[in-house]
Amino acid sequence: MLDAAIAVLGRQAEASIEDIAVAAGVVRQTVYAHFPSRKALLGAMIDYLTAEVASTLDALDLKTPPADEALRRWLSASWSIIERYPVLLSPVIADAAPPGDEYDRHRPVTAQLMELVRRGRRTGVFEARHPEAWIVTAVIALGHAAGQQLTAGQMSPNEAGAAYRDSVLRLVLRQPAAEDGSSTKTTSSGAQ
Amino acid sequence: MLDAAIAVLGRQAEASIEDIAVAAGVVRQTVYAHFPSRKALLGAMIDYLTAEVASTLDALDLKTPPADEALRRWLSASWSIIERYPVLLSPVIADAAPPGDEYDRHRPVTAQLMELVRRGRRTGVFEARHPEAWIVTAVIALGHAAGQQLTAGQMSPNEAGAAYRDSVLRLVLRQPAAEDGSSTKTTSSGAQ
DNA sequence: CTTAACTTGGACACGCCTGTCTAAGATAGC
DNA sequence: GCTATCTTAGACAGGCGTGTCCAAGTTAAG
Repeated sequence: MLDAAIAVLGRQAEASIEDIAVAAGVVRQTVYAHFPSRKALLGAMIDYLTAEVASTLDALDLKTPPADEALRRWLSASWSIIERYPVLLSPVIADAAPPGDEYDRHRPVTAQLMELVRRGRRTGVFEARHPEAWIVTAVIALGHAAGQQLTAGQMSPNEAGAAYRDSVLRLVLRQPAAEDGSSTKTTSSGAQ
Repeated sequence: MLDAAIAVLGRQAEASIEDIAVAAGVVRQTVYAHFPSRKALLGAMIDYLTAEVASTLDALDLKTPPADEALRRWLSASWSIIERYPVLLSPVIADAAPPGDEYDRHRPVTAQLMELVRRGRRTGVFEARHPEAWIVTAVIALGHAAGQQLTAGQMSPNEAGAAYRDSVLRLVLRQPAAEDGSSTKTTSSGAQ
């Protein structure tokens, strides 16, 4: 049922309870039997996703390796999360917490990323010409861009992931980073 | 009246006709006296913005200078446009053309940018490891990020603009680009 | 002053979504 | 077989936005 919400809202941010219900194979009233209101449903979904994402990211050990290596790990993990849960890029998530929270509502993601960025700057591995908040925002924005290219069918999952990772590294790392030629063949215009 | 729509929709993408009307200092029915429907209003607004943006960008001469210099000009111009018309970053614009148009609906902007990117790659000045569409999307995404930081009050206009420009250059240019220390004082965390 | 153009307030139909209620059906466990 | 639980169908109220109609008011121009 939450799965249905995650799937539907990933495609249609303004989906109604009805839409979610049919996707779950039940009828609207049944949804209300489990969640008293739309807000409650969204809240439960976000809690679920938060736990899921947090557990993935917590298993990463970002504090031991040098910041650039940690960033690479983080990028791999965050990209696979984005692939699995497109809804995370949807305004549904951001709209869930209107009060002036953090600059962004991807709390479980941004918290660790922020920490990592701070460390990378302290150790001189990351660029430090702009506010930390900017780096975090830019990384997320590139995640959005890649996810969008993916759902629009403009790029394959591998292409989008590679573009995302490379671009973030170019943006964040102090030195050119030797441009690791990852697993994907980057034919310069072979989109879908 | 269109100005009111531009202003209101820039802050509230899902604003109603009522909202736009009061912002324009009139009453809802008066809006309908000028535009037969919501779609017509949005259409007129988009046409107006398109013309405005196109005229700004056409006055730029992006084809004469080397691609990197042209990109810098384009960034300056596009940033001032973003500052002037935050609504351009709103989903209102993208939602206006659902049919499988271009990868994006910022047509007047993307067309020239795409052209520029192509040239930069041909002349070896720009990175070419990923599809052209990715570069365009990423640039727009960074524009969104900067605009969002701005409207969220996280960064000053100068900070956001500098971050936007620098980040795009880092992303697109083949060589480090000597990091021009532009007009803005980039104190590394002096937001607001 | 009188007319034409524009604006206003009131009212209403329609559609869509949310949230609630109730009676009837299905299902599993005791 | 009977009962507790879940699901379903139908219906309904209330809210909100869109779009339409119309009568009365305002304003500027002839």
